[in-house]
Amino acid sequence: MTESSSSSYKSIDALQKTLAGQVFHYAADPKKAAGRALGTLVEVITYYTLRTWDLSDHIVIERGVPEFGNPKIVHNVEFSLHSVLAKHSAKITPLSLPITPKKLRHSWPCPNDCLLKSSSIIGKDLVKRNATVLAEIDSGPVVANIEVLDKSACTISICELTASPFAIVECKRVGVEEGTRRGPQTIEKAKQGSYVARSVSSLQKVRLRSGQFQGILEQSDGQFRSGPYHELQREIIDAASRDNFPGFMLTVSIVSNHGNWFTSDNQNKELCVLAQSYDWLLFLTDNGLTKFIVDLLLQPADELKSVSAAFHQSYSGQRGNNRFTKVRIDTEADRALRAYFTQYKSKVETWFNVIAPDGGTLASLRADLGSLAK
DNA sequence: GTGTGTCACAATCGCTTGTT
DNA sequence: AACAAGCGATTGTGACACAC
Repeated sequence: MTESSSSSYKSIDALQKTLAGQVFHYAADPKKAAGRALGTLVEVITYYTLRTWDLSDHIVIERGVPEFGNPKIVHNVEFSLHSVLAKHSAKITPLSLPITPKKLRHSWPCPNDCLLKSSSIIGKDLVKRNATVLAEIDSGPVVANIEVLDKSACTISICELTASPFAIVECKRVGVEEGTRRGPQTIEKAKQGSYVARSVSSLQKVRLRSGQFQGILEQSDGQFRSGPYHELQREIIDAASRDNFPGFMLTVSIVSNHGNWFTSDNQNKELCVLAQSYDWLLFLTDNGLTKFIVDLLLQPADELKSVSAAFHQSYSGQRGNNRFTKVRIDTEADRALRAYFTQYKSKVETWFNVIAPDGGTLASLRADLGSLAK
């Protein structure tokens, strides 16, 4: 982890161009392909950060979350975090690949009429699937994660999760157009994210004449609880049990730089919209994203070569072979990434700036997610 | 007129998922 | 394993407002 290695790139845009030339030369539009991949990297960084926060049992990826009180409309979110209703462990030995939901059928109380999903947990190509949904049962999704894998055996954790998550996490990235100094207009994207953030939780936000937010919560008897939004939210997070607050959700968004979010002292409209809609808005800095790309993909140390290899194999010009996404990841690359994120945990946390709430820190976000997970 | 910035929408690409 | 559909992210374009 040397500082000099990443400082040779002046901006994330310069790095995107480097990737376009070195990796995505096969694409009709190399810069666009590089930008698309950077979006994937933001998701990967977010996923492994959540794992180092001991949340891996709770994660579901790209699941539809219904609007509060309006289940007809669902929104796919990058990551949703759910409480664990029951946890089981399965051991596959001797190891025979692929491992499918069918092979784990007897490792958890699977109902007889249960419809098992078809995606395998790990394939013959040694690409593993993070947070594989085995089935959707009445109580919610059942999710499998590989805990230990060696040549002879594989240990898998299986978690029955609540249908309703306690938090959602979204990732967004926007690039800078060629020949322009500022990024493209992202207000529509910001509005889309904002709409989702404000429609999924039972704790609703109402703007007061003063400009402050009031929190409103309908109780089981039909009466309303109301109070300053952050006070009510704090009370729910700190409560011994969430049973009294069904449908409550913490909303988190992680955005990466694009040159249009703010000037030195002035947030632009896009960022204001996001900051007031999500409970937490984190900014992945240029330095952070650059560090990840240089240290793990472009100039990897020996123990991280598998990460770089998986990345390059994924973008060879032939479709359908990606082994470097938040869902499908090369087994060795996954091992190396987890080790890296654990070893440099505090370093990685400096990659993020907290935009909202005022005075929030990554440590307090982690603590809140930890309380909600219980 | 020229230049600059704003905004919404279209085009393109790649990933995921479901089906055969 | 191969294929198609759906979707999200990035990039590109045209219309418009406004200042000089």
